[in-house]
Amino acid sequence: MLASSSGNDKKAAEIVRILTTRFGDIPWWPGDPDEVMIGAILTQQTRWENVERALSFLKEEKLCSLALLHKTDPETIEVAIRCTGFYRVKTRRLKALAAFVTETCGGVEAIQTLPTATIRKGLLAINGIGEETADSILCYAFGRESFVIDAYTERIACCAGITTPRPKLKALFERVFTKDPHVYHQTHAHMVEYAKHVCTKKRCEGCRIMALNR
DNA sequence: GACCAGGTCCTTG
DNA sequence: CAAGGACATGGT
Repeated sequence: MLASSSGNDKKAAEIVRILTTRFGDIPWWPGDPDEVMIGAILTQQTRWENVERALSFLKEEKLCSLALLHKTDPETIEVAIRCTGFYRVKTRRLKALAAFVTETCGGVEAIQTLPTATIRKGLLAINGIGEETADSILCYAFGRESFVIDAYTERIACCAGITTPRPKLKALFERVFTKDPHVYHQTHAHMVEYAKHVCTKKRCEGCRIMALNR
């Protein structure tokens, strides 16, 4: 039990090393905290290109901030984000997030003074924000050391022979990371790139990531 | 036309 | 708890 856990740690560390060598530093999830938070909701089960279009519409309408969305009627938001699909539920979720940040926390500046665990708990209490969305916000909007586990991360881990269930994957990777937000940002970015361009099949058919040493 | 996309919640057995 | 369905548009 202890031995296999340590084996997974070594595999995880090796994945990070292999991907870093392969991709180096790549630009990933740009934008101010407001834009990242909005994008985190919009990207749920949705291609990023469609999210970018919706973000453009929101910017054109001068609505690309939670404080503004908080005061905007749902129908206006629905029109702007329609191209990301699930636009009714996503509008509801954006509204809930906007209320939490602006009212409960006192604004985007204020929420960033809170401890990571406090923010995470608050986000997860919002209907429509699960682990991935919460961690995306912590990692990419606020620069916190909170690793994002998504369908791609899970696939890569599977390809490497790590069968740890999703809830424990986060802790597993965070255990082997050096304490640096940059590592958290880039590792997730690398995994998405690798999954999109190399390990493209939903079912792991043996991309042999661990054989890609050097 | 079928199938999938950087999820999450709700309902059933 | 596992499995199945709903939410919806857009690209391949």
